[in-house]
Amino acid sequence: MKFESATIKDIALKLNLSKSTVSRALRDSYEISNETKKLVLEYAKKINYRPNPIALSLKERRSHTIGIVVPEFSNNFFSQAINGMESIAYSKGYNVIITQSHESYDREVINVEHMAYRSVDGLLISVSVETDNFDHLKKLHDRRLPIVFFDRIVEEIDTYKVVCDNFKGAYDATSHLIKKGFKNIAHIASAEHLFITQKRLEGYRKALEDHNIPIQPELIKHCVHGGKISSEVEEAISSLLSLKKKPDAILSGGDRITTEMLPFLKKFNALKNKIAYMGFSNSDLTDLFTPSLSVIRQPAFEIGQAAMEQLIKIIESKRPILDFTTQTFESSIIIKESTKK
Amino acid sequence: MKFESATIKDIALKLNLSKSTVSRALRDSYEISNETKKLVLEYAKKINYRPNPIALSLKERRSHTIGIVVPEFSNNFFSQAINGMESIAYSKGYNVIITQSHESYDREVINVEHMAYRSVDGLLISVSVETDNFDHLKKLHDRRLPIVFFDRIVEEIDTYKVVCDNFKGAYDATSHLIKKGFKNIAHIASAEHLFITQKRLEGYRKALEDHNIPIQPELIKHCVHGGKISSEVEEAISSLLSLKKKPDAILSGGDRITTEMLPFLKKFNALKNKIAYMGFSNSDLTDLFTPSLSVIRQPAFEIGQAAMEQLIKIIESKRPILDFTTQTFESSIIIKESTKK
DNA sequence: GCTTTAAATGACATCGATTGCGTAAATAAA
DNA sequence: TTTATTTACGCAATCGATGTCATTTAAAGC
Repeated sequence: MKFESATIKDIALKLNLSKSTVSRALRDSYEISNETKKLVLEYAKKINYRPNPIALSLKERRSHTIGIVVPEFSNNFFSQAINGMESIAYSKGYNVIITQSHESYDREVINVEHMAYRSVDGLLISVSVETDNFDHLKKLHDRRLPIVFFDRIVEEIDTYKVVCDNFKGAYDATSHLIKKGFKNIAHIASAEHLFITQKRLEGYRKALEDHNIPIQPELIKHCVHGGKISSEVEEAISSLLSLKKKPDAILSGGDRITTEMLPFLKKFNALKNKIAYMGFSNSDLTDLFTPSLSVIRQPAFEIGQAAMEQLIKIIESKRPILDFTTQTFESSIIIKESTKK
Repeated sequence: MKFESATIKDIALKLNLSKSTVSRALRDSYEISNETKKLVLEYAKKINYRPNPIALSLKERRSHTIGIVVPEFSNNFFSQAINGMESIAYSKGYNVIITQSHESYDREVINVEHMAYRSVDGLLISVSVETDNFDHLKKLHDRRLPIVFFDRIVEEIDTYKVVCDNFKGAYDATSHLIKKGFKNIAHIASAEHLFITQKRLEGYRKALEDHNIPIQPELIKHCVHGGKISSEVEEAISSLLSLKKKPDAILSGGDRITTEMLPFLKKFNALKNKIAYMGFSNSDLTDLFTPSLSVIRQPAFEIGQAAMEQLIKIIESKRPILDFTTQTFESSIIIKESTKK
């Protein structure tokens, strides 16, 4: 079952012209007489001629298409970021194609290569939680495929990056908890090797330090799959709750972890209401929970927009860009009931 | 800024062979001597040669890539369906590219055409809420681009379709409400022209009829944007609540409407706890709401899998398929607190 | 030693579109 | 009328890979 479509050759044959003439007529070249142009244009319209973008990509070595790779659509941060990216891309005449890595390194490599070799003009990516080897991206970067990182950025590749101030987000959230009077604040973080995990962890630590609260390593848990596997979150929580000195508040280090931990904490608190919690989350439903959830919210849409703008800047730049910058957005702390004393 | 990559020509030049020989050596043709093969393979590996898929698409007129168009990623039904589609596609050696229509007809047309002309081998689509003209799809279907519809299907195009039993889902939900003792059951439905809206509405009506409850037209509201615009949901609800004879239960006809109506109803019920509600929803968070939400849940992942399987069947079929079928899945009613009497 | 035959490789067209260059015919200038 | 200049178009190469159809080479057969 194949999909057939009219070509320049069809027009040329029908009108007894050469392919070149038809091509030029369609592109309104000054070399072609008005009558010929009219003939060509009319017939092209009649048979609904559309230039074959595959052929154009092959010839021009660009596709006006931008590839986006995110871990998961179901994470609201990413779907919002994608919406921001699309809004800019469309306004500048680019199409986007989007894939999910499902937090899998292997899938990410396949998706990235598929896109690169399918001639995307550039790549926007937030790496999977499993990714701690960046050769697949370095290789493309070395070959000068324009790449912009957002959110889960890769430090060691020199290009534009767009992030949230993860340090500050975690710092502010932790400070909020401290000010509310919580003393034993636990942190369920994502995979250790991720740059944003480190930054958030730093923010958490620094807030404790600044308020003269000792850091207790047993209160820091990592979810190697970023919360994608429910059981790892359950384990983190149950091990926290089985400590002699239980935490009185929990800070979650990622969207997925936040939503995964809620049922466990809700169940626990239904029995003995004791633990406050908050986390990074861009869900639109956090107000509907009981208690309503205090969150660190990132301007995902704006981050997406900024990343796409930077990428198009690279793509359309005539000369190699040398002074890449990292754009940082502020997250906002939204206080609700889940962190009430 | 361009992305350069090794070609067959590079290998041929370096090894002093012709392009054809190199091509055949790479594809392990019997015509090529082992030494030559070894030489070519080694050098290809050394310079990290990868065949250019654009060139291949041009030549072979297929891309091993499947296009998916959904209204919105943030709707869990769709992100789950996409996951199902990906699982099948990857296992059969296809890649997928995904776009959102954002419930916009214009965007849908652009996305569909972009994909078709970029040589996707087939298309999986659930149409936008705005789409009531299907020419863009008919055109491609007539040109024999394999298309499979899922969820929001297009009746008038003859191909495989995969849906949920929307009639039964709404019928069962309404029956549940009736059995719980509710008498004035309102229905907030999506855009009227959508086939699934009609089916769900029919199910709602039939359940009332079968239980000898008169249908009150003022209890049926339509959201022309499918709940994408918060205000339309608010208006539907406030007009329901301002009726002399207020509804005692509300059935929502779509994921987006369900989540959008929750804050309004929650606020209302906080004042005077009176209205029960449930709706179609594939959200994973419905247990966290207070009251926990009774839902009609669709097997989105399985629907996605089935749709992808059908599509690949069309793509790989040697002869045109004439007897297209519509596959129907059962949804499940999950009863929680929001429909307690 | 000459012919047959198989093995190994190259030349070239193809997919669809663009583009530099060449050229015939028409027009203008000398 | 002759030469110069437009005008309007066609030829052919190109992009990367495949595949058909030669062609070369060498070994085998008589």
